[in-house]
Amino acid sequence: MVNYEMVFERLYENYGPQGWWPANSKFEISVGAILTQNTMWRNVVVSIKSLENAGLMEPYRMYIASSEKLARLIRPSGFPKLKAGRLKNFLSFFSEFSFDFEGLDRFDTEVLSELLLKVNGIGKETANSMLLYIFERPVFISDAYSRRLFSRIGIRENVEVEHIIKDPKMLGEFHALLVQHSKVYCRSKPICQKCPLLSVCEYGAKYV
DNA sequence: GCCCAGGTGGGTA
DNA sequence: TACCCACATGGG
Repeated sequence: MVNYEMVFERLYENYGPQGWWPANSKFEISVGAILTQNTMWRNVVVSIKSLENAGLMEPYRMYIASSEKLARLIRPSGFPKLKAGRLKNFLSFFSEFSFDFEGLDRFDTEVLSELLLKVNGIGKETANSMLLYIFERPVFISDAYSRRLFSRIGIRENVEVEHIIKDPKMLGEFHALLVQHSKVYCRSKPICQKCPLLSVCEYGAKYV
């Protein structure tokens, strides 16, 4: 029977530690989490550099910057007007906590999650990314990749991943590994003999 | 030219 | 609840 731990181990052995989330600060993680919505990370990096160069990778500076200016700077990562608005929404929320992540850290995970989800433009995946990579809370980031992969390799048990893998460090690696693996294998490709998950497939999945 | 990317929110049935 | 769609740019 395939389980989450087996998948984690196989991926970790194959790809090694991923070192997510790549960022120079907690604030940069939150910005990246919003910018990467439905967007390739490569393009997000360009936007982040632009913000950095413009001196806006700092909460208050970004808070007082115009939406037009933000949109121009983040253009490479797509949906510029939309995401400029979302960044502003987040900053407006963040300002209520004096732009202080420590202040937010006193809330328990459930409450913090609800607070984040109230921000327009922060949905479940973005909120979970922040909870896991900024606040180091034990949450699993479910996304299109993980859902597809788990269903393909036959994990159907209705148990939350974080009930099995409880260490935020490992949950962070797990999500990163799933994304990494998907970049390599999760396309409509014919079966690949080198797929590290081949041996844990429960049934004859053609690819994972 | 076509499809997809580390989603989200709003609308309709 | 379950789909549909807009949002936009860049790369394969």
